[in-house]
Amino acid sequence: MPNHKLDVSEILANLPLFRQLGRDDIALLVQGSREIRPQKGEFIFQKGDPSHGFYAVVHGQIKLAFPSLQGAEKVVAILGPGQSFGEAVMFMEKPYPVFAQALADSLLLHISKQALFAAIEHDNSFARKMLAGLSIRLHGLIHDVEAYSLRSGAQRLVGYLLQNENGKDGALKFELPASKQVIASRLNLTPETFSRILHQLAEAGLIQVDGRSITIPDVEALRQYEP
Amino acid sequence: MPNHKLDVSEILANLPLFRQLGRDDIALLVQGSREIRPQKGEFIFQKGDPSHGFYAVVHGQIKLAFPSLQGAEKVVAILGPGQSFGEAVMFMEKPYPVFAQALADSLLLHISKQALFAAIEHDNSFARKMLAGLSIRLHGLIHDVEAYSLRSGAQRLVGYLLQNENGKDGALKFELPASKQVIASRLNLTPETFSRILHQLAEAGLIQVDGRSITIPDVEALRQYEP
DNA sequence: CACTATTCTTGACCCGCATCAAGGAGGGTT
DNA sequence: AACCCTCCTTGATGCGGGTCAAGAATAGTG
Repeated sequence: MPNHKLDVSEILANLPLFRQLGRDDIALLVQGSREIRPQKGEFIFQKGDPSHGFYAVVHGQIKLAFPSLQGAEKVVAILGPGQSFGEAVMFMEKPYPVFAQALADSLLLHISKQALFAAIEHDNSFARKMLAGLSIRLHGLIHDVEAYSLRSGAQRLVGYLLQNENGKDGALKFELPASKQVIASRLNLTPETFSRILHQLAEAGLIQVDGRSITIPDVEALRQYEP
Repeated sequence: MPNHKLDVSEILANLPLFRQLGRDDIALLVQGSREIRPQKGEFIFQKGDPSHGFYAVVHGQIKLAFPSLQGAEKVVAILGPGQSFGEAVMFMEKPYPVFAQALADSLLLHISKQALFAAIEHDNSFARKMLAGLSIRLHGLIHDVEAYSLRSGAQRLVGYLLQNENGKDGALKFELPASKQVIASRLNLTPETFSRILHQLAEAGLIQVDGRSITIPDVEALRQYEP
């Protein structure tokens, strides 16, 4: 119920995608944006829904996935604060190829297609920024395709654990950002296989697992791993 | 050895990506373009090379793939006349995540990054066109990820055969656009498995195979197929 | 705190597809 | 025609990881 307009402007200005935009452009976007507060488990949109804009995560956590037949699903992405989704679909006539669901109570901003197109029209360096953003996403998908096609489950998991490693050399400790089932699906594994691989890595002394907390005593050693 | 300038302008203007561009924008692009005539088997660029522009296929056939360890490779895309590649990499600082190789003697145009950026600067509706282009590509990759994760080999192959079907209902006959090994890799299958699945489908009366020629007597029946 | 619901683990089993290993079948070339 | 080369097919075998089923651990909830 409180007025959040002030927040919105600041939040938008700090999104990676919008960081270099001028005040007036931000103002345009604020006009076209609205808040969405999905509860845990709530769907933001379903596969097949039409797109009217895109979303930015302010806080909480969202997953993108496609449904498979018997209730199973394949997670494509797990998104946190500062990340956005749904941009690509905006530029086509097609409906969403995935669905979006909140993994926790969240706060999203929805920015309307019109507002964004106006911003692009107004600031042509912004178009380049958007192109770069989409390109990075495309690059990520290429990486996924590569991983799915020619890496084993264990290799994908190791790759995933290692991407939290930001250039550090020695030990590393962090929390998994979501439930193990969700991460398993993200890596195209069943929860069972995921669990077994974690166990193997732990037995090999490459990691320690305590609930969602992962400790990597020797990053380099884990990087060498490859059966 | 003849001067092809006239051709280039016409060719560029007829690429899907550039179709709505004005004469002066096309002229800009022509300035920044050069011809490349790779022979069959020749590499256009390697995985890890830096990008200085992007490529359009005038005639011939190009495959994009990533190398795997023991000489095997995974084909990501098979491109023919009118299609382009390498756009996304241009907008990032990263090197090519895949390599490109000619499947036949080909003619490509290479359009420099500068020329394209100038065109974007000059015509801001063109930026939207590029965004749409990248979005479609992204959509295609999402589709691939979906197929790899939750479809069987046979389902992927059926899906592939059916995408040559342009809304027709009855029978359909066409040629595979590349060697069976290349298509197998595109579908994330070994040539052996590919061959076996074709055989199964033929035995089930759903298709007829004669070399690279495929006949689908009943498109609808094949679409129903799903083990 | 008991009580239920998830989430996670572990074991037994199985199946799709890769791998390894020989052949066919064209298709140029000389 | 005989040769070779690449592409494709066919069979035998094995492994990665999925599936099914049952507990264990953890987290919510009244």
